[in-house]
Amino acid sequence: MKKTILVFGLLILAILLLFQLSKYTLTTGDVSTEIVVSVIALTFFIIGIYINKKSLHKKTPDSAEIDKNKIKELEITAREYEVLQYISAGLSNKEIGDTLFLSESTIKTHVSNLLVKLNAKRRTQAVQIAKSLNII
Amino acid sequence: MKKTILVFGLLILAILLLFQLSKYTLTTGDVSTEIVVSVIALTFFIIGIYINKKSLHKKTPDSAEIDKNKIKELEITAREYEVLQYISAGLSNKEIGDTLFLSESTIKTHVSNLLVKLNAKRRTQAVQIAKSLNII
DNA sequence: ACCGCTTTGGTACTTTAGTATGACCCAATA
DNA sequence: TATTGGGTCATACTAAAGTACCAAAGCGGT
Repeated sequence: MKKTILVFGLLILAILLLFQLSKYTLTTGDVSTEIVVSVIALTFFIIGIYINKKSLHKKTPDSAEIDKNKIKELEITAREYEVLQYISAGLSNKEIGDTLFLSESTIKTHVSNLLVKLNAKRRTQAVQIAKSLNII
Repeated sequence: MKKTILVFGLLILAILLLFQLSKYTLTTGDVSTEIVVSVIALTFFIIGIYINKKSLHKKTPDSAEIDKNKIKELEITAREYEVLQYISAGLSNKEIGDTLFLSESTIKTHVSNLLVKLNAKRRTQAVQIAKSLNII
């Protein structure tokens, strides 16, 4: 926020300076009109791009980040979340157990708990729900 | 593509016109310098925003579109693709059968074929692979 | 030391998922 | 007309997935 104010302050200053400069050079005839116009054009062109980029970055919610609050809200534990990630990667319970050095039984327990907490009937549905909640 | 060329053509024309206009008005002194500079600034400001918006839309690969060529390449039929979508939505074979008015057996056949074509061992993995291939 | 919670693991069971195979229908096509 | 490919469905089977219930170990907080 403070940064934004600083940038905009400097920007306004620069613009004012440019205005005065253009007025001066044009009346004295030190520099050709084309160059002055070009400089002004280029400056505002760049400002336009900059402003646009900033505003676009703020309003795009498509690349949503992981909602850690939601995870806590659903009371999903660290282990369960870990298992959830492997499920979404398409691993079987056995494979998840192997990668985490746990028995398949343990994974089944975690999965069962996850399904309840995510209100899902199947692991595929759990993945879908988790994605819609931005927790994965 | 043709549209782009037309737009840019008009743009260049407008810019040249603006240059000449600014030169004329400034030498004759009909209009004040501030207004001319403002018009130029505004014009390029808008152009900057426009260009930036266009280029951003093209280079964002996050909201990747569905690669229909890939689907054909993998020889996934229309029905199979339909089933694939329901799988990713988290439905069971029975549920998919009900929504498409087909028997569970038929869905199983489609799923089996999909797994082979997507080189997956499980439906969860199929979803993962399909997403990485941008076909879903 | 005790409590609450997570983590881990097991058994026994039911339910889905997935495989293999074969069959029939239908439309496009060689 | 015979062939090919997609779609449908069935049976019989194996393999995962998921449920229910239990139990022990670990661990931070009071």
